[in-house]
Amino acid sequence: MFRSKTCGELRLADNGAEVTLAGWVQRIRKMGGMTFLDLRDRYGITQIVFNESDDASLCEKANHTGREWVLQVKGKVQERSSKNNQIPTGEIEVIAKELNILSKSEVPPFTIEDNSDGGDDLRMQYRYLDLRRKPVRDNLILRHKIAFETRRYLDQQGFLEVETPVLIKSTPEGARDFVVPSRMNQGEFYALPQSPQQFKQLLMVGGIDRYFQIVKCFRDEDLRADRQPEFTQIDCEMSYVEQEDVLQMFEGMIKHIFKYARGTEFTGDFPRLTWHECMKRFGSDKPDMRFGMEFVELKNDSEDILGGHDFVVFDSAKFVVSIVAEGCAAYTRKQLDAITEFVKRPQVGAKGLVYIACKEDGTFKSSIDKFYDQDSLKKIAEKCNAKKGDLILVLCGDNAMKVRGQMNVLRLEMGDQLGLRDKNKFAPLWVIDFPLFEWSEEDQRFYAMHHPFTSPKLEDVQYLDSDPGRVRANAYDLAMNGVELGGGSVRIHDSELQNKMFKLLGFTQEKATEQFGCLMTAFKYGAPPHAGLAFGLDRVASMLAGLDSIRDCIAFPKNNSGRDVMIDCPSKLDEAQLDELALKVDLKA
RNA sequence: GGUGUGGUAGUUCAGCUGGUUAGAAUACAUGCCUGUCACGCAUGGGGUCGCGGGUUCGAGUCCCGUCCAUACCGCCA
Repeated sequence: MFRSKTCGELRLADNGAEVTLAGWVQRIRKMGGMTFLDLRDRYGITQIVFNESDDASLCEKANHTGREWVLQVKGKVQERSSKNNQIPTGEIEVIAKELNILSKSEVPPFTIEDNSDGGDDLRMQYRYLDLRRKPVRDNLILRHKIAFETRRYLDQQGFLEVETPVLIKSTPEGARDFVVPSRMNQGEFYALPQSPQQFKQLLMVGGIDRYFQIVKCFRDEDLRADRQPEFTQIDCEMSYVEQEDVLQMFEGMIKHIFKYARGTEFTGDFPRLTWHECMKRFGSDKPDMRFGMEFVELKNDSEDILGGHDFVVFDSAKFVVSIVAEGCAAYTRKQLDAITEFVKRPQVGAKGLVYIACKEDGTFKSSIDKFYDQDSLKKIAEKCNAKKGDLILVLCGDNAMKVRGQMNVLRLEMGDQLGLRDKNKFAPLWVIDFPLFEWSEEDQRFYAMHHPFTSPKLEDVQYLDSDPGRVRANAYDLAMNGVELGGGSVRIHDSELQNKMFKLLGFTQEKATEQFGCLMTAFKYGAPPHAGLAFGLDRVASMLAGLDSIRDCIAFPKNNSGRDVMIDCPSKLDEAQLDELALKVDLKA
């Protein structure tokens, strides 16, 4: 045994004990005749003392070690004469009697401290050093707890964790697949799963009844702070259930995870909103419910309180929407200009921004004073429910969904500016009744909003042919703090309805058979009604840890260009490998 | 594919309208220091200013291109 104790467990009660510790050198403080050395491992930091008057050569040896050297120290636990209440082991220290150098270290490229001096780039390149830092380690510990509690809860509920294959069949629908060439079947390719969707439904047909899997999924799309090409899902499916059963089961799971992995308890049921209501009130299908600032429509198809003032911008717009930023009436011209610039950025795409400041003295100051007198502005303020001291922000345009999307970005920005997005506050929301189809302007056709196995609402089936855009799905998402943590649906288990769906989505019989033939065949042999959902484990973990990016709760993440800068991949294959796979690389110039 | 931001010591950054030998902090090395715990003090080493081109008497600074990083848009059934 290299050690008898870890660097995090010794306390005053151990006073006098002979111990052996092993770990990394965090820091050395030389005081002349004596040397303090902080020894670190996963569990904590323990101060080691070398005294010249006890053993001059041992002290000298310690003085010539350096940061990140791996040491084994034998010695005696002693109560400190001056204690450090900052760390759990701060009441004791170990008087060194023996020192073994297990491994030397070069000077690390960045300091291994809680507040490292290293930038992201460098930390990723030397991720194994970064992992020695407590903040990163704590994220991995939390992630472990989440995965562990997920398994504990689902096991208690009778779910079986079943592994599904990683080498599967490519389907052109949806996200781009990562593909793997087959050596034994030259010219043919496997795909890596975007999710185990078809397999989990086949498991239901197979009688597993309750399935889950903590599983890697792969999507060959561009990355974001919350999107990695390989990510982990908590993938679940249940038989003989309806939407309500699923929502309750997994609301229970999220509550269990928050309680046991973080100590956070939710009071009451998670609120629910239909997709339509979400879009109308927040302009998003994953609204941040930590704060209000709901949309107020000043002009739409049925209502217009803005007309008759010869203000061409509003008069020509089909849709005008506003939000109220509380207490912001005193914003300076500079601040208002900055907000205007913010919404005019191409990423947001608004043409401009109208503001109305509701001053403390009851008067109004706006960017449209030329067109609207005080009475008219008062009418607008009343419609918006704005109080004295508030600032009304208004966006307009022809496409209501587009303007709502822009207002959503502005709402989140104002929420940030006003400090309304507290990382220690969690506001869950079930978003239900998603539309079944999504119209693509580009392709002039409907696409499945979720996936083609999603079941329509029974009462909307009548519109499948006449008005597909009106059909709602038995699909649901769990949103929290403006993040989509997971989502799922009740599946179609009837082959006739499934065939109809494929037809509506523009699949020919052949195409549908080619891509989903296995599932369609399976449904001919007694498919139980089933439903499921999947959560993004990385997102759940980053939310519980209060992180902005999912990268920090992944041990070895990819960078923005999909590269692993530590092992330097992707990389080229040599000719022999390509030959074996019957592949030729043809880089277009 | 597009937009924004950034690239200067091992590291994090400053460097103004172009003008002496490119700075600070930290890290590192050496010395002093027996109760430190972000120890302190002193000394020292350390730079292809991402790369290529251009403008200029003169470029870290201005212009063009390019590469890298990052946030976002497109994309992500």
